[in-house]
Amino acid sequence: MAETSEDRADALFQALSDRTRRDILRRVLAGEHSVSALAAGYDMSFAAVQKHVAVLERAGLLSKRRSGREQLASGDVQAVRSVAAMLDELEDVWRGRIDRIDLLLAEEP
Amino acid sequence: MAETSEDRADALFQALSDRTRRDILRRVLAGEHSVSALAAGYDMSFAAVQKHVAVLERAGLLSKRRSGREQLASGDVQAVRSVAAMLDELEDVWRGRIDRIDLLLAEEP
DNA sequence: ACAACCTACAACCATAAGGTTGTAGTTTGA
DNA sequence: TCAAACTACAACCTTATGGTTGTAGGTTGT
Repeated sequence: MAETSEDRADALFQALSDRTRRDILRRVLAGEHSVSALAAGYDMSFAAVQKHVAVLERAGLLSKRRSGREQLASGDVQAVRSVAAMLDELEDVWRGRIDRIDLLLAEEP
Repeated sequence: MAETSEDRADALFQALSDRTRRDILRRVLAGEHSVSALAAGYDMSFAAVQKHVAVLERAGLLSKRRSGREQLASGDVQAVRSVAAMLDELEDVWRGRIDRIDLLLAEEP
């Protein structure tokens, strides 16, 4: 079960496809927050928020560090940038750059 | 049922969370393709591919135009850019710009 | 006219996703 | 020490998702 980049892309976009998770991500990008502090901001159970945090963590969009009995989550901006990079590649396809790269590669046997 | 920007974000990220759909999007960003031409490229039924195309269309990532009995799909690069813009906003949060904007807004009553 | 092609969509199935409640393990502060 | 706080996770329910097959409606070329 190789961890392909498509697997990673699946996880990243899927993690971002829920508005609660995007909101959590905004908060933890702005600064560290404990899971219960995050949970206080939403009209759902603690367990539900904890699951959302787990999804974001598995996708690599946030990481947690223990501080006493609290688990402090902070957002990983590099993961956000990696998603932006995937979109840039789509734009490149649109511009037809792939064709040019293929031509360049074909020129140097 | 107002069509909020969060609804739109949900649909966009969800549409992008499937690798087959990302691949279809790549193809239609590179150029127009009929639904059956797209379907020929995947190891699944025509109906399955047609559903993926419909998901991308509902999210606004591609549009179709009729040409005789064919339906030609082409990718919308602006929709891709709008997703990139959402990620840029997340990066802005990370840089703490929101706080500065709040300060500026607070300064002009 | 009509067979072949392209598309749309309904009905169905298995599994994943998002929510709930409940239980249990750590850590803290009095 | 021990109750309260913080977290993790299992079990369960409902709905969404991604796939299938089957049916039916336009278009085309002969």
